[in-house]
Parts: sequence; structure tokens; C-alpha cells
Amino acid sequence: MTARPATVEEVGRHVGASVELRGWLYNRRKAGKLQFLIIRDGTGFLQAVASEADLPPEVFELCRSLGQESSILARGVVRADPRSPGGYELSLTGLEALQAAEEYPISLKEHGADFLLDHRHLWLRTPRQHAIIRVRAEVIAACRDFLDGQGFLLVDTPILTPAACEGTTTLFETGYFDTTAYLAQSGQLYNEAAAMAFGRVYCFGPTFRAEKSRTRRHLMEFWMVEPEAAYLDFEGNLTLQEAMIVHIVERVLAKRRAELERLERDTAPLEGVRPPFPRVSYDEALRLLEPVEPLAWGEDFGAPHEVAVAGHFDRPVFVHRFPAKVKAFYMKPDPERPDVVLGADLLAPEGYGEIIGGGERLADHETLRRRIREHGLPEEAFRWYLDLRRYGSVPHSGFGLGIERVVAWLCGLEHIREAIPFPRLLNRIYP
RNA sequence: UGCGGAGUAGCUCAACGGUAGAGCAGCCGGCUGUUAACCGGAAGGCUUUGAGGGUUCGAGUCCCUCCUCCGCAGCCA
Repeated sequence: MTARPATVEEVGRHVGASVELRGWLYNRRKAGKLQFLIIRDGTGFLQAVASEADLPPEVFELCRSLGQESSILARGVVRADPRSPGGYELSLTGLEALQAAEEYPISLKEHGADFLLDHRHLWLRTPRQHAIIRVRAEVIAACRDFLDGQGFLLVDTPILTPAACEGTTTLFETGYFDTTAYLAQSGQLYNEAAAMAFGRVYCFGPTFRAEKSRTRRHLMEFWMVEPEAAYLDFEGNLTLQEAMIVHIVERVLAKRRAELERLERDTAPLEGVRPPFPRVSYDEALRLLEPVEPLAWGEDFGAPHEVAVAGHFDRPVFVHRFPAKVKAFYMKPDPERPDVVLGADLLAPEGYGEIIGGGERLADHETLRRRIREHGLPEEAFRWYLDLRRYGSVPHSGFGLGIERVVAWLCGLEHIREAIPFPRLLNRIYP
């Protein structure tokens, strides 16, 4: 009988057939003349049963001696068997080892965060990490499909930039031949240029922040989707964000339910993520906070404030019209109340905090110049940006969605470090 | 940077100021349906508990300095 290559994912289509799996030995349990090998091939995990009675002695011995994560070619007959986790198993007829792994460091027992992060390159092989990374891929695909479907054009923005978007204190500096460059902390300013060229655009890529923050929601390097649209006003921007979040959640629920189950994520709160999302002004938020986390007008939200406000709602909530002085220079002041800006943060429920920040941009040339000066930013560096207000300036809005925070929320993660394949944390850049 | 917690076997953790231990992994053996399998055995700490100093008859344990990690806060997505 010839063995056809197959993947664990599609093994159910090969019941009764002889197949070859190309993968790794995830675990083995021994029971005398039987051995249960858990084989993973990247698409899933499958139990293979090695029976001493049905195998040449040297193959049975090979099964016995191979270490965890040895690379193997496993041949056998696919059977449906309720005793097997997953419902299918492979009756082993042959096994070949490409490389026999010894003393694999990550056992199936518990490990600490530091140890696992040091072995992130191997940690990624576990079922839990598979589930998270698959959800992440789905979130990214959902963002792009949604925006493509809404007429947004992908326009990439640079990672090496000459100056700060929001000041230089949180920028990673790097050499650029004879001068200095900074790693982008946002594609927004370039996005605005692209929006004036193409109307509706978005960028998607890694962003870098040299903030010395060590919390469960911060990465030094994280991925952000940033749509920007000409002729989009503040309200339209909120509606767009709402539709996009609903799209992402629905798609993950539809296509990655098995992964959420593996993560033991209670999906009930996610099922309730439907429009409209509540909208709370900064002033209203202060009133909500009064009894629990009082905040003086003019102060920016801290993490406890975000959690307290979001705790009032069963779905994401917009907090809008923050005091102008705590927000970035490019935000448009509310024409009816110039001490607040037409910006909004979207706070995820269940304590996950801000997942989107955005708003309507300042379109007036002179006001923008003044704000740049007021923020102590070098006007020269923003000459090209100011040009956008000199040559056909229009009302426009946009936002940035943090991929890892959305993934952490949807997966119910305790820490954002699991939401990205190789997290860059404060004092950690290995592996 | 501030506050709090923790560094003991490869991993996860015990040990009142009084002889450093267990589970898991690895190794040897047993078991034909295991589900992080289980059972038995030997070994594993270079006089050794992150590093250095101090108190004490005696320090993993108490004190000081430093290092590393974790949590929280600030900042933000």
C-alpha cells in the first residue's frame, strides 16, 4: 500500500487510507506493547498508535527512543476512533526519523513566563500558541478584507522616518548613514498624505515605541492597522470603527471557534459585540468615574479609568472629546467647544482597555502650525505635512487599531506577549 | 523611574535561624487504550540556594549593596 502525503487538518478525508504525515513528535505515552504518539505537523495534532504486534521490532524501538519534537515521517492507516483525542487516529505502519531531538527543554508541564519567553522559538510549537497565532492571522485578514471591501487602498508607510509624529521621547533612534533616523511609531502622518492622494487608504505594519512601560498591554514593537479617509468626519469615523470591529469579531467567531475553545475563551461576551457601541464623552466619563476613580477635568485617562468606564458596558465603548491639551497636536478641536478635540478612544470590554485611538484631523493650515509650535515640535520637520493643508486641504479622519490588543481581547489573554510571535518587551529582545 | 513580589536540581515548587526535599523532564524497567497516562528504580545541588559583603555557635532563611525576572503605576495601540 502506498502512503499519500496528508496533513492532520484534512486527515478526516482519508479514513481507511494509508497516508504519510510529515511532522514532529509532540508527545508519547507508553502502555507496554502499545505506544501513543502525538504527532503535530503545523496544521494540527494527531494521535498515532504504534502496536508492537503490527510493527517491525526496530520501528517499535525507534518510536520508543525518539525524544519530544523529533522530526518524523509517520506512515499509517487513518481510522476514526472515539477513544482518540480529535476523533481520528493513525494506526502506525512505518516511521522514519529525520532528526532525533534530545532533551527538549519545554515539557508538557507548567513553566514560568520568563522561561517560556526565553524559549519563544520553541514555545510557538504548542497547541495554545497555535490557537493564538491563528486567531491573530484571522484578525489581520479580517481587517484587510473589511477595508478592501470598503474601498480603502493599502498604501504602505515608511518605517525609517526623519522625525517624530508625536515627539521624540518615545522613538527608537537608529543611524542613517551620516544622520539619524527613527523607527516609525505610527504611519498616520504619511497616511494623511496618501489619503489626499487616494481618498481612502490604510497602512498595516509594525510600529515601534520606546516607552519604558512594562504592563500586560504594552509591546515595544506592535502591529497596527491605520485607515485614513478624506472627507470623512468625526461621526463617520466612529461608524467605520464600529463596523470594522464587528466584522473582526464575527469573522473570528465564525472561523476560529475551535481555537477560542482551545483557549477556553468564553465566547458569550464576544457574541454580544453588535452595533451601536455606546459613546461617552470625556465629561460624561468623568461623572461615571466620580464614585470609583475620580479624575480632575483636564487629566488624561489612566488604565484604571479605562477599565472603570468600560466596566459600565457589555461591548466596546467610545470615549470621545478629550481635553485638547492632553491629546496630539493634529487633532481637530470641536468647533462648538475648542477646549476638547474630535478624537475618540475605543475601549474594549472585560478590562482590555484601549484598542483604537483616532479622530478627525486638524485641516486648517494656520491652526496646525500654531499647534506644532505650541507642542514644541520642529516646524521644519513638518513642512511636508503642512503642505497637505496648503494644497487642497479637506476634512479627514482616521484611526489606529492595535492588532495585539485586539488579539489579546478576543483570545482572553492575560498578557499581550502571547499575541505576537516574537514579542519585544522592555529589556527583552531575545529570541 | 516609583511601589510591591520573587530568584533553591533542566522545569515547577518545598524546606521554623539547626543534616537542602518533592513532582515533572531525562535515564533504566513494567503495563494493549493512553489523554499533561500510570507504577517501580537509580541518578541529578561541582560542600550547593542570582552576586558580593555583614550579623550569628550556626544563614536558602535575618541585615546591607548590586544584578535579573514578575506584577502594578505613568505613557500609549
